[in-house]
Parts: sequence; structure tokens; C-alpha cells
Amino acid sequence: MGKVRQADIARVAGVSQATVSVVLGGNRTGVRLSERTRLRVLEAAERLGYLPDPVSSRLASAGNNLLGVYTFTPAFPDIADAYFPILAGIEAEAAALGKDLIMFTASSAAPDRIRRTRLADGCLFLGRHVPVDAIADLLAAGFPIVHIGRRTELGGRIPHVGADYVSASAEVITRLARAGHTRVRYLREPDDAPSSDDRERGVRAAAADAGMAVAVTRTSGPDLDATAIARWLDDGVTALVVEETDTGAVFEATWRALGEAGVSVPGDVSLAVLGRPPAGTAGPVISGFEVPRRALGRAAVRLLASLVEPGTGEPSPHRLLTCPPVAGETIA
Amino acid sequence: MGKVRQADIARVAGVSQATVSVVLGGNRTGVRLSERTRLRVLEAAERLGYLPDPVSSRLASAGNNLLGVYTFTPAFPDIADAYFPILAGIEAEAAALGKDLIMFTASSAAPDRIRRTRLADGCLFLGRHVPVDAIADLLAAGFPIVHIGRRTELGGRIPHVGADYVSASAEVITRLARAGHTRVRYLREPDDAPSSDDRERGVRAAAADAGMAVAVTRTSGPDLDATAIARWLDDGVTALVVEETDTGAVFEATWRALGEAGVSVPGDVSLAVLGRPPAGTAGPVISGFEVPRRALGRAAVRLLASLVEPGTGEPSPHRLLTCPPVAGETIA
DNA sequence: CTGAAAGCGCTTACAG
DNA sequence: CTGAAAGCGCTTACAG
Repeated sequence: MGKVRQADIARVAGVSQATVSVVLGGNRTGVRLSERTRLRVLEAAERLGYLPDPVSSRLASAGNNLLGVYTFTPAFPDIADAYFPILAGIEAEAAALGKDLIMFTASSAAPDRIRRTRLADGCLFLGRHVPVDAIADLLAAGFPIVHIGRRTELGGRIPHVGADYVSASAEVITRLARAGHTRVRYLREPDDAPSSDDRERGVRAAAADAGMAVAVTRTSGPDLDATAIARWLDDGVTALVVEETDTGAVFEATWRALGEAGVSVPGDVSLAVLGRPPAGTAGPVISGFEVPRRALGRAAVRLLASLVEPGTGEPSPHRLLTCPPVAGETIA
Repeated sequence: MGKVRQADIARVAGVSQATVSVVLGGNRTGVRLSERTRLRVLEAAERLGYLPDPVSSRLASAGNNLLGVYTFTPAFPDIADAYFPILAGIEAEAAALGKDLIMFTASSAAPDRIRRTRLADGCLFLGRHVPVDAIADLLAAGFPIVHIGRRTELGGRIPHVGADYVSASAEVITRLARAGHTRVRYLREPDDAPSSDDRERGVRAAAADAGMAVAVTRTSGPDLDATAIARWLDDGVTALVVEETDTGAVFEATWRALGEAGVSVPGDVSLAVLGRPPAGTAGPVISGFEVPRRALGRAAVRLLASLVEPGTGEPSPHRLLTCPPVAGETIA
């Protein structure tokens, strides 16, 4: 009882293999078929326990209803908190569209693995940085891709669905300005990625508008201690603005340093996070904004699906979703 | 700049398409190749930007390094708490083995969708119940599958990696017996699934050994109220044993009813859960056991991988992992 | 109105 | 020691 192929059905039903294909494919080309033939084929297929081979169908044209998901870091163990809602959104929308998902486990961002994404009809990419060359190859080959998070590489030709960090970050600064702050310390990731750069752009623009002085510290956390805090306060800083990062390390280091320095929030200094603090952070609700991760996942799947099956009006290959503000209790 | 095929490389390099395949495939058959030819092919492939088509390779023999994951309920939105560690384990092990994952989103357990799993080299199944017919087809076709959770269907022919609920549940009862309890109320899921039945078997066996009276209530939660609690206590019950369920609903209902009844734990009544309470449950550490979900995920992937690539000694197609006891504070 | 040919892009057994 | 044939299981344009 090995695999049953269309050819086996054809033999039993006394027709050609191609006819079997037409019948089982639901006759989408509108071929004339005698009802008798159709029934014989269907019955034989049922009796033999035919299981179509999706790989063959995919090769012989036609998609396979598979969308790839490529994360540049293991999605689950490490930064699960940040990725989980995105994956949840991706899965929900994929299920709604009747698509299955291929998760490409990216132990490394090796080009070889990225090329494997072509097994699917299209692929979602997810990560702080993007391997430009491999993506360029995919793009050049006409393979549909969507990056989750804004991308500026390749002259902005990478389709993406991102969060509008510029506006959301500007809004946080404006709130601070309205509360009377004129001197702010801004802590951001040391490396350049659109998600960090966008925040900085929003911060600078709003600060300039408000006549606020913003000094930037690039840090990944370890150097943040009570001494640093004390120095900033001595300099006349009245508010700290911290970028939300994948691991939450910068916020955690800041929060700890604040505690060690015996500085009260928002009594002695105001605090805002450009995003949300890591899950499970105790204490007051930190002011900032929500990143609509679930919606990002859903929107990305929708965009990718429309790229895979063109027709119903080409959507913009670039979308930015709004980040709802979180008032919080740490701006005073 | 359309897709570049091996045939294109062959034309440029002045060799046959098959030779290109041999060269690019790393010459695994040990064919004699002039170094000059090899280099010419490699160079042409590089220059043209060749991207191998994984679908074709898969069809022309050879696996595709893809393992399927089929959950009978949407994995992410709903019962994520229970599935998340399993998926984390699956992903970690798959990454370690260099395999990618296809997540089949099971909006319905429709046989069609299950058949699609054959796109992968093998598939993991995950769910309280299993669609026996579709699984039987897969098994008959020689398609490698592994179920996460013990399965008894099809005469026990379904390969699986499960948790040893029988022993773990028995151990909980033994603990209760040692603490002097002789009359216990046991709350379990209303439907029959191996994970529930195994627990009950362990409970009954250990209770019989200890001369303990166990009364069983099948419930999904809603009927659990202060009245029920009071009735049981009146009956002389001194301990409650609650099954861990996917949603945690039974435990939550019990915990609430206990509160409403003003019954203190473990002062007035002891409490154990056959597993762990839902995440985020406040109060004392509930006695019970840990389900090694991450390890289940990893072990299932390893078993599936060995089924896909036989050779290195056939492993047992049935494995049960031990559930470490959690002493907790609610048995007295 | 129906059925047989060609081809999707590869791999691997097989002639030369 | 190398290169061309056959074939994986399908779909869809095309002859009859």
C-alpha cells in the first residue's frame, strides 16, 4: 500500500492521467467531461485512498497556499515576548485566509536558508536587521516578500508593514514638553536599525518644535548605573526617555539604576519608554506607547497574500500602523 | 531577470544540465569531474545569480528538510500558555537539526488540510483528540508522523511522545495518602482523552494501594460553586484533586469556589493539581507536578527526524517522559 | 466535446 | 573518467 498516484487512478478508471487531474482539480479550466467519467474517477480515487502530492502540484504551476515566516533570531526561546503577539497575528490571519505557514528556523542568516523560503508562495521576514543580498536576490527573482518593520535598504524597495515610531515617539516628547520639561536624556540602542532611527527622528523633530534640549546616549544597558543617573540629574535633566528594545535590557538597566540612585519616579524625574517596558515590570504604569504587534502580523499576512495573488487592486507595498499612546503615571 | 535555472547555467558553461546538477549538488554520488568544468559551472552559477528551486529538488527525490507541525486548535491565540513551551521546544530542536517547520493552521481538522502535511518530510501532531481516519491514511502511506501526547487509537500504532501522567498522578495521590487523607474528590475533564484517562488510571491505582476513597466528578468548570464544595466537605472529603486542562478552566473554577465558600487551603482542605495551575494564579504554590512540555517538543522532533531518516538505530516509536513532582504548599 | 503531449526544475541511475 | 536519458507527480495548453 504505497503512495497512490493519479496514474494509478487513471488505470483503474480507464482514462488518462491528465483526465484524472482535471477531475480531481475540480475542472477549473471548464473542460467538457462526461458525468460518467467524472464519477468513475472520483470513485477510484476514493477507493484507492488517493492523497495528492502538494510538491508536484506546486511544481506544475499553481501555488501551494504556503506563506513563509523567516525570523532572523530563534523566535521562541529568546525574545519570545516581543515576537509572540506578532506570530499570533500572523497565525490568525493565515488561518483566516486558509494559508499554512512555513517557519524557517534561522540558526544563521545564511543565504542558503533564506533561499529555501522559495518553497512557499511568498515569505514574511522579521528581524531588527536584514541580510540585504539575499533579500535582493529574492526581490529580483520576483518572489513576493514582506518585511515586518519598516525597511530603508535597497532604495526602499522592500515591501513592509511597520509601526509608525516617528509619530509615536514625537508624541511622547510633546507630552513631556507640555508637562514643562526642557532638558531630556534619551537612551537608545547603540546600533542603527530603522526601528531605532525612526524613534530618534521623531524625538528630535518634536524636541526641536518644543525648544527642548535632548542629549542622546547610545547604550545596551550595562553601563547604566546610579552614577550615570546622578550625573544627568546634576546636568539639569528632568526626564528620561528610554527606547523599547527586543530584550528590554535598556529599560531594565535604567529602572534598576534609578532604584539604586534612590531617585523617585515621577517625583524626582519623569520617565517615558518609546514603546512598553518588558512584561512583568512591577511599579507604576510607565508612560509611552503600544506597538500594535498583533495587527502588524495580520496586516503583513494580508499584504503578502495580495502580493502572491495579484488582481484585487494593488495595495501599497508600504504600510505604517499607528501606535496608540499609553498615558501612564510616570510623566509629571 | 527571471528565474535562473540549471539549464541556463549549463548553456553558459557549455555543459549539460545534469552536470550542473552534479556540481551544484556537491557531487554526492562521487562522479569524476574535471576541475575546470566544476569551476566553470560554479562561476556561471554565481554570475547568473542561481537560486535552486526547493520544490523541484524535493520532487526529484530527496527530502526537503521540512517537518510539519499540525495543531488541532489554533496554537497561538487561545491555549497559547499550554502550547507555547511545546512549540519552543520544537523550534529549538528543529533549529539544532537544521530543519524548517511547516505550521499547518488547523482552522478545521478537515482531512484535506491534514493531507497537506505531506508537503513536509514528516509531521508532528498536537491536540487532545486526533482525527483517526486521516491519521490512518498517513500511516498507511508510510508517511512519518509523531503525536505529542500518548495515543491509544489505531491499536497503538501512532508513534508518540507523551508525558507519564499515570505515574505522576499516582505519586500525587500517594503524597496525599502519606499526609493522612483517606477521602478525596477528584475533578476531571468530562470527555475521554488519553491525557485525562491516564491521570485517572494513576489516581485509581494509587488510591487502591493506599486504601483511599476517591470519588470522581467530570466537569468543565461552570457547575463548580461554593455549594458543591460545602457538600463535599460535609461528605468527609479532606482533599481535592484537580486535573490540569488546556484552558485551566476547571482549576480556576475550583479555586474561585473555594474562595466563595470561605474554605482555607490547606487549612480546611488540601488541594492538588494533576499538573500545574494556570499561569498567573495568585496565592500559595499549588502541589502537583510539572509537565515537561519543552522536553516533549524536543523529544518529538528527534523521534520524527529519526523516522524520516532511518538508519541510526530505530528508536522506540513510543516514549513517555517523566513529570517532576512539585511539592507545593497545599497538601497538609 | 474529449484525451494524449509537453513541461515545471531538479536528481540519479545509467550508457558511452 | 564524463555526459545525455529517464523520471519524480502533477497542470495546462493543445491537438483530435
